[in-house]
This record gives sequence, C-alpha cells and structure tokens, in this order.
Amino acid sequence: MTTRTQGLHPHVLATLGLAITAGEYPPGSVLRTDELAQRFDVSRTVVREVVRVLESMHLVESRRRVGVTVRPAEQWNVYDPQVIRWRLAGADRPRQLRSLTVLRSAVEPVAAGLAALHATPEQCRELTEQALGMVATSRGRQLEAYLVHDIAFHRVVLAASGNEMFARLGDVVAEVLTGRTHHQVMFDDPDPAAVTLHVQVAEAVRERDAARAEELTRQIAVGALRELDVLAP
Amino acid sequence: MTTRTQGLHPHVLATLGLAITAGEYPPGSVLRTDELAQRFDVSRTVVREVVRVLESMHLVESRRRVGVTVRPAEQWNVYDPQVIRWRLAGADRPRQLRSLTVLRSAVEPVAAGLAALHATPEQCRELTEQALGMVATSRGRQLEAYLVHDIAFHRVVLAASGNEMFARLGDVVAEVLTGRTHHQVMFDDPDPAAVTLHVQVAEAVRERDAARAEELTRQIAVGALRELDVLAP
DNA sequence: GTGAGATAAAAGTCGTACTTAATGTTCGAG
DNA sequence: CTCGAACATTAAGTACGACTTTTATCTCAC
Repeated sequence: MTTRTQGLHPHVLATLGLAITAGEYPPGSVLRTDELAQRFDVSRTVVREVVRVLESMHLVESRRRVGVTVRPAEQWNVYDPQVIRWRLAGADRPRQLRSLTVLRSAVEPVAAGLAALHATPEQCRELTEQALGMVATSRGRQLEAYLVHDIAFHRVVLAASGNEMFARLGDVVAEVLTGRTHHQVMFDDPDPAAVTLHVQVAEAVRERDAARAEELTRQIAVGALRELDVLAP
Repeated sequence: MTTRTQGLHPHVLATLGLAITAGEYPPGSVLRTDELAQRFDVSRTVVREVVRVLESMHLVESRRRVGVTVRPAEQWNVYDPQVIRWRLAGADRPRQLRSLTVLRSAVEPVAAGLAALHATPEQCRELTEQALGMVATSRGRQLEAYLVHDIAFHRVVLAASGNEMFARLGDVVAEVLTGRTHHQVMFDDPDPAAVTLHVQVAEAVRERDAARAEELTRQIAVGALRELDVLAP
C-alpha cells in the first residue's frame, strides 16, 4: 500500500503528515529521525527535510537531545491546504467538514457583498455561466458535473471580492464541496432552493446589489449548515 | 545586519522568506541551491531544508534542471502565520493590514455569535475582565496596556466560538492589532465608542444573546475598517 | 522545419563524520 | 541527606563529497 508518489520526500511527508493529523501519535509522542529513516528505508537527509516541513506546519517540534515531538492539535496550522487535505482524508472528516463550513458561512457572504462592488464584467459573465451550469446539472444524478460548476462559482465569488485572504479560501471551499459530494452522505440531487439562490447571487452581483448578494449568500450558507446538521450527527 | 538567530536554518529561512515576501525576487525568478549555499555561507543541506519549507508555503517551486523558482504572490499560503509576519514586517504592510481587517470583519461577528452560545462561565468572566481592562486603559496614552487587553479580548471570543478555524485566527488578530498600534498611524487614545462596544459584547455573550453579540461585533469591525480608511490611503 | 538522440545542468538521494545543545547521572561539598 | 556542579550521553544540527535522476536544451540527420 505504498502511496506511489514520485520522489521519496513527498511520499514520506504524505505518510507521516497523514498519520499525525489522523491522531496516530498522541501529542507529546516522540519520533527519532534515525528510527524514521530506518522505517521508511530512506536516508536521514530525507527524513530531516520532511521534519522541517512538518515543523513549519506546527505539527511537530524538534528539539535536541529529545527528538521530534508531536504537538497538540490546537497548535496545528489548520489553514494549511495540505493539513486540511490530510484531515479531510483522515478519521475526523466530519468534524473538519463542519468547522470549515462554519468558516464558509462567515466568509462567503461578506465576500459576495464585496464581489458585487468589485467584480469585473468578465467575472460577472463567468458567474452567470457557472450558475446556469449548476441549473443544467441539478437534476438526474449528475452530482459530479454539478460539483464542477459549484466549485467554479464559489471560486469566482471569492476571487472577485478583491480580497486576497478571501481569494485564497477558494481551495478550501473546493475541498469542502468535493468532500461533501464524495464522502459525505448527500442527496441524489442538490437542493433546488440552493440552485436558485446561486442564480440569484449571480444576478445580484451583476446588478451591483451588494446587500442582496450578501444576504442571498448567507441563505446559501444557512442551507449548507442545515444540510450538515441533517446528514451528520 | 545578521538577524542573530540561534541556528543556521532559522536564520536563512527568515532572511529568504522575508526577501521573497517583500517582492525582492519577481515571480519566476530562479534561485540555485548551490548559489544560495555560497551566499549564506552554509552547506547545501541547510539550504535544501529551507527550500523545502518555503516550498510548503507555496512561496517557491523546486524543479530539476531548472532550479528554485519564485511563485506569484497569488499562490502564497497567506494564512501561514509565518508568512503573515513576514508580510507585515515588509513593504506592503498597509495592504496586508487592510485585507486582514476585512477578514476579521467577516469572521469575528459570526464568532461572537457562536461564543454567546458556547462560552463557558470562565470565558464569560475572562471576557468581562478584559473589557474592563480596556476601559481602564482607554485614556491617557496607555496604548500598550490597552493593546494587551484588546488582544486578549478577541482571543477569548474566537476561542469561545468553539470553532477551531476561528480559534486559530487568534494569532492573526493579535498580529493585526499589534501592527496597527505600533506601526500604523493611530490616535493617541482608542475610539471611546469601540471601547463601549467591547463592554457590550461581553455583556451580550454573558446573557447568551447571540444576535446582539454578532451585531455589536459587526459594529466594532465597521469602526475598524472606517478607521483604516481614514488613516491609510 | 522536425523529430530522435546526445548533452549537461540542477535538484534529489545517500553515507559518513563531526558539532552542539539538552538531559540525566554521578559525585563531592556542605 | 540535600544541593549543586562537573561530566557523560544522546539525538538533533551541520558539513562534505559522491552519485543518481530528471529534464531543458542543443545537435544533427532527415
């Protein structure tokens, strides 16, 4: 079950990162580089580079004479897309999905409001197009195709907000939506109300109606949260 | 002007990270590890570890036969606390401060609303205490003391929200508030209206009034944004 | 021009030797 | 018996040199 990556470093990093974020090493656990080198059958060089990266993610802390200790989850860089992916792939996907959705519910309405003020004509067009794509694929179990448009739609909104912090959440939203579609329980077809709301958001942005864009997006977020409450414990 | 850090790796990392985030290397610039090793007078080992970390922050990309190329700013991991610190220390502090404040304006109101639902008695007490501390230090040019309470206040709100993504923004908020107080132009005393609002937020949380906590925090955010508009171009 | 093949440049990997710092232990002074 | 200072030990940090692998680019025949 070797994770078949090209290059040793990526492979070791992925394996260790996944294991740590999955909680396989309780906080305070100590790893030694030599031991890891042996375990993965790679040189200490590779292990050291991996440890440095994990350290920059605050997953571990490396101290002389003691080793590489695993940090408590509260200290992890949970905004690191890599960490997010690991956690979504691991055991506590539900919890992660929930906390990310709450984050979305805070950010996306504001982003939509700003998008209404700053979106370029090109972005407005793109937004409408994706919304129509969602409508077109919202029936008949085309969840995969729907997902593509959904992701693109939210990406454009976040990018059009003109705020780089929002824009960079595009990847996170993509992960959330993908995770929801693939792993989470999900209805056969998306909620028709949500689809309509997306179309209306595109409309509001096009008409530069910031307040409406924000409010409509807030409704989308509320819907997503409610759905999560229904489908998850 | 050696940045006097203990350990070679931290020193090289800090220097290079700062230089890149400051835009000293335009996107697409190519660095070679041997060259860097020479320049910093360290072994290739150290440089390689640094490059791996920078790579995990998406600041650079390392490819065989071509070298280490600097990525465009849109791809940087702008949520990495380290990157945030570098950018706040560098040339575009104003822009960074603004985008982070917008992020706060989206997140903190929602966090406050959740805090009203989930805060422990201990957190309520802490909140009130910090708010009172803000009142006590709001006059007579005690900006430093005020800052401490301000940071603590917002940290508690974010932590009390019960959402880990929000909680982890505590450091970011701390950086923003610190940056605003130290480097940004700021009035001699904080805005009295803001101080009052903080006290009221503590009150609302204590009384479990989520809607009010959210609305009041939104007003704080609006004030912060307005202040930024007044004091920055 | 175009495509196959040679060339070379730079990152990737490895092993070993040495340095440094933190921890734990020992041992002597009080 | 307690305390503290010297010492030994351990694991990370750093350095260096050799070798491998990938791949951009150049060459040359067609």
